Amino acid sequence: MGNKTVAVVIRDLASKGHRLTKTRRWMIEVLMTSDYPINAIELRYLFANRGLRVNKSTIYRELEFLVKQGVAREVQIVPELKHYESAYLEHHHHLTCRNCGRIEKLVNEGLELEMEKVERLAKESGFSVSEHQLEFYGRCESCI
Amino acid sequence: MGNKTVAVVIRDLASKGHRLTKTRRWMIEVLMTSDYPINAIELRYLFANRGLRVNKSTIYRELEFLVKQGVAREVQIVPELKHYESAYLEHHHHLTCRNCGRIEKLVNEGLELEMEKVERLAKESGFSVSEHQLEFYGRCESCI
DNA sequence: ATCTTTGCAAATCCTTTGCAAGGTT
DNA sequence: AACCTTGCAAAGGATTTGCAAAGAT
Repeated sequence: MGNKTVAVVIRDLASKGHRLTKTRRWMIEVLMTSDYPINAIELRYLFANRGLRVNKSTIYRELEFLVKQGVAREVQIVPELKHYESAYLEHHHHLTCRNCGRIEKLVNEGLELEMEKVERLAKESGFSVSEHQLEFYGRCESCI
Repeated sequence: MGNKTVAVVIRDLASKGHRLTKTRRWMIEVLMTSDYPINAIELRYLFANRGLRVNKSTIYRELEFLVKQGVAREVQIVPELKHYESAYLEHHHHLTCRNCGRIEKLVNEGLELEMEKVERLAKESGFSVSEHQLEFYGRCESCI
């Protein structure tokens, strides 16, 4: 889940002068404890299932806020909509099942080393890489 | 530009019974000769600048058609809209400038080898990877 | 002549925005 | 009380769809 707890993140936001609303706490909690990236629509369902009514504008605005605060991070899994995950997770990638949509986390050190190598090479040719986005797609165990 | 010429692709489509319209030829030509991935909106501008009036529905439908025919491929560069490139290009990735939007091609063999290694590993744990999507972001030479 | 492709207009879907009301400090 | 956040409704922007007209073989 990363190196910061929900409580600490909330306290840090408060100390920066941000208001701690129910929705803000919920969103931080869900994002930081989820095992996979979530999108705005899933978030609304999650909240609704818990009996929490949150307007969609609020969801989108809060996601934007959390990204700006360095709490959440945007992940491009599918082109149709944006997914978000905790920004405190160790660097990783995902395996997304094209059949059922399940998203698994993938951590691989060799890949990271190779990526850094490529980024150094890019730098030498004049391009300064700030981040990368790598996603794998295919079929998960349950979908053969 | 890949291992097939525009003429051959067009001939192959014809031999499969598909009609060869002016728009279809243009789109294939543009996609196959472009140095970087293009999106539907840029395509319309490109056509308009050449004095070619093409309806947006046609652009979207034709892109879908070309992907289905294995001529074009979808690339997720930014979450806002879809980019497309020739499907006949050698396997590669992109460096996208966050400042000016310029997209450069990046070919790196070491990276591919590492990627294959990861995909074999995934397979062992039950996930069968069919493709991956890797994009680098940062600042290009002209944008410091 | 037949069957595919196009244009047009309207519809969809995710996301954003303006503004007044409500909540937090 | 000050001002950040929310809800609501409407707007935006990319993409899709139904249908009749136009075009390719």
